[in-house]
Amino acid sequence: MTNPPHTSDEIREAYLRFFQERGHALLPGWPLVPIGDPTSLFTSAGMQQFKPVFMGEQDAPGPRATTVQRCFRTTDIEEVGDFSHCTAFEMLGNFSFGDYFKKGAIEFAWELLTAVYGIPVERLHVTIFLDDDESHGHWRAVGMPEDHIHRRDEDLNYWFSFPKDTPGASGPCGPDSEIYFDFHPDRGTAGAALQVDAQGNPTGGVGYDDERFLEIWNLVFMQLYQRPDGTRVELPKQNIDTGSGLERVACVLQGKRSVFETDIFLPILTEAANVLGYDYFSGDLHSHEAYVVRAMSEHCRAATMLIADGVVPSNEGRGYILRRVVRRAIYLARRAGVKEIFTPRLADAAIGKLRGAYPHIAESREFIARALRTEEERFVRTLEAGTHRLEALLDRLEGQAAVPGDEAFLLYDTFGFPVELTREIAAARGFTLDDGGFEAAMQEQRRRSREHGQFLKGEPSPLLRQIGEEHSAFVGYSRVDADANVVAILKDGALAELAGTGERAEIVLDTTPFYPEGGGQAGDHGTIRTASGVFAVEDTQSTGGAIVHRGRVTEGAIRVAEAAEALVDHAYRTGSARNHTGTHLLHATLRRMLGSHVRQQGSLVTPDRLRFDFTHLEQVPRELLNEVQQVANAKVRDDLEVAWRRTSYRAAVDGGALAFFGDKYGSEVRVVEIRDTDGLFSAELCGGTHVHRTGELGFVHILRESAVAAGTRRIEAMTGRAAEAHLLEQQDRLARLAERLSTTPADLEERVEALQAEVERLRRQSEQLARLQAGAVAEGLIEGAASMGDARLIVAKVDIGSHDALKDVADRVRERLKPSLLVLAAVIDGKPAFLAAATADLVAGGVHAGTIVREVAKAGGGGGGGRPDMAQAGAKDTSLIDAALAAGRRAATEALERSTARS
RNA sequence: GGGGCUGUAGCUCAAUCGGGAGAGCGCAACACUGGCAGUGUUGAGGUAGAGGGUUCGAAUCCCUCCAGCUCCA
Repeated sequence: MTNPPHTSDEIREAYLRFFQERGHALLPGWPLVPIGDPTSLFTSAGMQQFKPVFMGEQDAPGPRATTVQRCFRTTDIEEVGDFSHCTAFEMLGNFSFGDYFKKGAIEFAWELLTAVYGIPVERLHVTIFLDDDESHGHWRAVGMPEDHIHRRDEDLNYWFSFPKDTPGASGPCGPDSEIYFDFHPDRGTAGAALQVDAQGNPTGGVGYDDERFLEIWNLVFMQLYQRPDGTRVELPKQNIDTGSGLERVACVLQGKRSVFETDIFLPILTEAANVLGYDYFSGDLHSHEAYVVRAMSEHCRAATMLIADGVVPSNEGRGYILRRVVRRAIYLARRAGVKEIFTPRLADAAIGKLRGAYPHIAESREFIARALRTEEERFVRTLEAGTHRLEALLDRLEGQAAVPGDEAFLLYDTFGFPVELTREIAAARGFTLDDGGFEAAMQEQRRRSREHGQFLKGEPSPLLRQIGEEHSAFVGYSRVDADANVVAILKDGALAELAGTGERAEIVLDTTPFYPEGGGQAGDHGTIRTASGVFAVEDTQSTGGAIVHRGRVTEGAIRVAEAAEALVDHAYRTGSARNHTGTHLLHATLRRMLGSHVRQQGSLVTPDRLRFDFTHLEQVPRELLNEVQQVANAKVRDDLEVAWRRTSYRAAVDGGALAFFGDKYGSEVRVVEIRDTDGLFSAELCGGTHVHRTGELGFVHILRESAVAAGTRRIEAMTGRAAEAHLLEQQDRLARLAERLSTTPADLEERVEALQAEVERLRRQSEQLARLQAGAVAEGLIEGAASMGDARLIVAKVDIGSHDALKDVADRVRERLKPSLLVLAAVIDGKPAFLAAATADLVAGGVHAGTIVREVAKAGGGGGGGRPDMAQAGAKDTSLIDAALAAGRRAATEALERSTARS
């Protein structure tokens, strides 16, 4: 026996070589974002890429395969920080597709563990499913002692490809066998047997004692198929799927107690300990600080891997999960006293270890650091703002016992403030937290979201199933017309024999050139003609194997089984094609100019315009956008060939083609490539229709760039005739504007600046005039002021131009005459305006300008109000001004009398 | 996909009921002190994110858009 592998790199290498030598094809792992599987957010197991094979939807890549697959799961995120749980990990796997089964899988595992890894037999235990005598026999045959083989129930040793508690669910399933490493063989085999409590729930033994027994390999035997009625039959092709966690194997082979002490985590852990200022290795490994160091390390490593695979922290979907992972690390670190930004540092440490096996991670180093820094800064701001808000809330609640649940929920829901932190800060000030209220608010939020949540598209219509699968052949890549037969007609969702003039219907043809909506491209428009009628196609959709043409019968009638001529609207198709190719050009150009982190997140292609969302952290400056447009148009002028071919998914991706993760791809994919003199300019997996040469685009014009979510930007653009029309319109508008301003388009900006300066000058001038006028008016009022007791009372209609000037008049009078009370009226902009004002001493004596002005407004047919020292009112009818002033005089006199009476 | 929140001086944020746009920090000038730190005085700085509506009157209420924050799915 050669030396057993020790480092994680050696273990990876040894595993893959072992299975390659035994006829397994070495296949590359998938990214953490699964391809062609919109139902799962992340690659969570080694078998992810083989799911369609195991489900019988796709051919196997060969009889045997082996992979190392990076995986991500959040099911145990709250546990991360202990000795074994991780969100991101590497899964070593060997797979058999109808080739070897239980015997082979067990023999391989045994040989690798004992002969290559050199693990002593007495430290290995296995579990098997209750009645799986077959596996038992194979384990005994290779040499596993009887008391090291344990039978366990479904909860541990049975695998389902479907949710097993859903009635009517069906799919492959089968028993599995798990292999465990025993940290304490000295404690004997008695402790390995199953232990249960009074209720019969397992409490110990292999499989239920994480402290002593570490699961290092799971062998899944896909043996049976469960029918919707619950009965199980033998699968015609029985498969093997195994998974062995690299981190755990490393832990065992390096003689460590936790995955964090292996070479995989050591550099990250050291860095995290530095950040925290905690001496990890001399300290207590069970301390809270040690826990935080481990959590920081794990989460930063997981985030590094996710970002490298195209996920960006955001407020929804995958990005949101990533955010939660990153924020958990930051939260724990901050609470433990960390003050600085640390996630980019830990990411760097993680990259150092990952770069060997995953060069693409090292390539994204800068982007990862930027994304993490941005997210950390954002979260720190969120924490600060939330703390501030919570302190204010606690001040308000002073004297009460508990923080209401809805207040805590508001902090959490709207301001992203962790509820544990709310609890902690509140407790420090003697408050408890109303958990029930918080939980109720949370439930309500969940309910609302689910209610409005939409289901994934692509459910085959039961009606279409009746007419059989696979009935529409798409021939639209090379042609826009085709001879076909009408296979089915649907009216109001029901099958029909005939659709008459004016009726809306959906038509299925056996062959069609109509492109169904997909990959962001809108479904084709056009006409379907038969001997007896004409059908106008207004939309084309793909549903469960059929291509459905939606529209209306415009002439005669369409019948099932008729021969038909299908003709796509040429202008519609070429418009879509131009914009789709334009999308690829922009995507490739953006990746060149902004960086390879740019990835398509979604797109919309119609004949008129294109819309394209992509991952990018900040707004794209106007100048850069212009450059992007220039580069894209240079490629248009070069009139490059747009080539497409069919190939296997793997060959395409290996050749550098970009896959759009959200889409579903079959075993065979279509690659659209654009080459320039430097080589491949753009390559994407794409089912859409394209032009043949970039020159057909004519011109690409970017309309705008905007934000759709944190970390996601959107570009809208046009090509061809639409772009030309848009630019012509702009040009006309400029010309019209120039004409109106008696200048040329070139001098427009200068002219507008001059105009703005002129407006500003006039504004200031008019203000000055208004001040002069106010001064004069005030002088007149002061001279004519009547006395009433100690105070002066002024009731007058004045000639003034603005509300501000009217206030100014009142201020000047109040300044000069104390005490005084004013009721003024003026006509401003053709409408009556009123004002009442009192000096401070009168206000102190009980005079309220607001109540006076209300009386004035009532008599003047309007409304008003204000503060005790100054109030305003307005109305619409100028003929009532005198009556209003009279009312004002009465109210003011009364107020003064009352005020003097009191004083 | 469904909610919630924010946008006011260079920055951080106020303004009770719709009624005269503010504070602190920063900035500029000046003064005190031998110099610095500091203190004081004075001042500049605002299309209130943009647009529309309601109203006599909108930072404040309503709608649309833009920029951003945040939770749920």
